[in-house]
Amino acid sequence: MSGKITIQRVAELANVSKATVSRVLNGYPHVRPALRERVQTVIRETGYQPNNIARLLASERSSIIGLVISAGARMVFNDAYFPALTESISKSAADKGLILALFVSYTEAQGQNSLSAILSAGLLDGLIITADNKGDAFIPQLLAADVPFVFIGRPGRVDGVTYVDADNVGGGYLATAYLIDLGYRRIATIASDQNAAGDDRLLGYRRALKERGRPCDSDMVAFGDYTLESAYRAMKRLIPQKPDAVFVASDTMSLGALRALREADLRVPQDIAIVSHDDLPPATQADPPLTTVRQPIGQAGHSAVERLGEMILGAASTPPQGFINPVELIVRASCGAAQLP
Amino acid sequence: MSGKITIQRVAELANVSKATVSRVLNGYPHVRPALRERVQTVIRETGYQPNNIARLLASERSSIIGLVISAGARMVFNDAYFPALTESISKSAADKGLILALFVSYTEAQGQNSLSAILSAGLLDGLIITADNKGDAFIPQLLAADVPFVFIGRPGRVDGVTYVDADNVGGGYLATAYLIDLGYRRIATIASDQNAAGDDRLLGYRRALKERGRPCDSDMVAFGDYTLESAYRAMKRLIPQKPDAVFVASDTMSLGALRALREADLRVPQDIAIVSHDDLPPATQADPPLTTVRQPIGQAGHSAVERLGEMILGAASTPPQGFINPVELIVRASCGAAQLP
DNA sequence: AGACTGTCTGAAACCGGTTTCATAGCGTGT
DNA sequence: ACACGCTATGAAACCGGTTTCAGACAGTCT
Repeated sequence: MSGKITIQRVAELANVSKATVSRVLNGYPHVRPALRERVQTVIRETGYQPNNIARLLASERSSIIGLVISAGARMVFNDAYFPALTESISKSAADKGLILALFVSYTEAQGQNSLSAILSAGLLDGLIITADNKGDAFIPQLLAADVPFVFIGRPGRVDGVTYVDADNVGGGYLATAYLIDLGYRRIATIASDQNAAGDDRLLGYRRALKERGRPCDSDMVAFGDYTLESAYRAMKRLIPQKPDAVFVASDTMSLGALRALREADLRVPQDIAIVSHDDLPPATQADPPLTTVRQPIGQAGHSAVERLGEMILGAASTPPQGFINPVELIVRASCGAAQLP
Repeated sequence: MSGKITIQRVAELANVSKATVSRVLNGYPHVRPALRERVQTVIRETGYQPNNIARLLASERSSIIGLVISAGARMVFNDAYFPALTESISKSAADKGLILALFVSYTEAQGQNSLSAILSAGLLDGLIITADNKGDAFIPQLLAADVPFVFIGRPGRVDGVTYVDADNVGGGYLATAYLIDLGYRRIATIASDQNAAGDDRLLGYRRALKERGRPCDSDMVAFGDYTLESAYRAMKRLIPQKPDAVFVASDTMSLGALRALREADLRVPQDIAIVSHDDLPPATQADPPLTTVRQPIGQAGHSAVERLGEMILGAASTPPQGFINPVELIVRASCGAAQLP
């Protein structure tokens, strides 16, 4: 009963043509106010709702955007990053009247498959791509298919790609500089070489040390893969170097570092300070709560949707470009800020 | 270039009508093998992909299902439950060739709005609904709209609703009975009255105590709202009652309980045992790792998609029904299992 | 042989919108 | 008064499939 009213029916009731109803519906000009009013009344009274399918078949636009998450199961499950990002994108999409379709894949091959399916379906207006590894294997395919897309994170090849990223170099720098300024002398890091973000944070760490004339000893760098366990092992390797502070490249990894330190009977922050990165729920849930670099995930999602929206509308209007969101240091208990002279 | 091949073009190349191509595409009978073969060859060679939009306009089916998450921001952000569920649903949907659209809303009013929009768009074949509160305000609207849907969790009104839930009563029972059997005498609980799952887990706790002839003192029950902070406060209220064990109704809340116990200089499990519920990442990340009731979230997502698929196809074939997934106890360090006689 | 089935196949209608195009109507400048 | 331009409107084409319907053809029954 409810779905039975079509544009044809509305047109008849308002004594106009389908074309006019369509114009009113889409807010196009060239409709006399009186007519417009009459049509709107009929729409209101009948509770007419246009059929989106028909609409998008005709207009060749679906108002659906896809979010492609391609990451190891480790990441998606155990890190709060993707959920937070997904949520913010979903919210921004809803605000813009876009429907968000979700595609999660765990392997690159799987991702390629589903991407092909997605593209060929021709259902989506555009895509937001996130990947935890450096593999931006999708990009050539996307460029070839001429689908609007925005990359979240820094892609390996940048030309022709619009992307949104956090200032990871700045994050690593901020954290490390802060530790130096607090007076720590032996500052280690648990980094990651799993993705561009990890590389950048490490770069920031090194830059801060160098700028302030500190040695940048490779013994003080250990790598993890964003899991708690990997960071636990990394911390164990670092402890013999007797660091008095560590910059850990993600909150989840900080939990692992904390566990290793606890087992070694080292107190945080009295014996060793930690500055983390991300400011996701684990940062406040940890004991002690973590001083951490806040990555504006909500803003990343928002910008991504915003950019994509622009790309979908005015195809060639804005040239491909990278957008880097600034980060910010959130001071909590793990850094021993009290030790300041 | 790639999207240019239409059914019309394929028909011409194969020297048949659109109708025949359509029949081949959909595997309908009444096509001579020779013709079928010829059409398939053309399809293969041209790489033709049917346009889903047109297809679904004509067939009135979209292969898109919606996942509606209506929950306080607290929940969605800070608990791993929804991300895990979303992920499993996304995976199951992909396996069945369904596209998953995501709708997240934070307030009931917002949810109602977006639901109306979703339904009127007529884009979706069916819906999966999750809500953290008891408010199943959507249900009447959904039933009225005659849209196939599956509820995850236990809805307040059950008639006419297909739902998938975990055996929460069994979970509370299992945890509590286990603590009793380990020899603990004063078993408290941090429960939640925020949703049906919380009610059920509390019910299981009470049932276990009653069955084994233990008193069920209301001083030993404190309520939280699934956040760490609420559980921290709840635990503080419980400590004066001198419990020797606590059943905490979610992993995130267990983190809060742990924090309160640490501040009170009570060791886990030596001074007090904890059994948690959910077995999400925080359970293994906690210190000590938590003995917890594993809720099969992956299976819940899978069943939900499965049921919904059935409903979409054979409208009236299966009567509405509840599906309860069993739970399982995962023993880790927080329960002091070593104390067994 | 003629009537009757049953299996293939294509033409055309249809899904419900958007968009193009032709035309009617009106005001304006000369 | 006439040409001109501009706005408002409806008819019809179109998007790319699915589905209905009727007819062609082959095989079977009487």
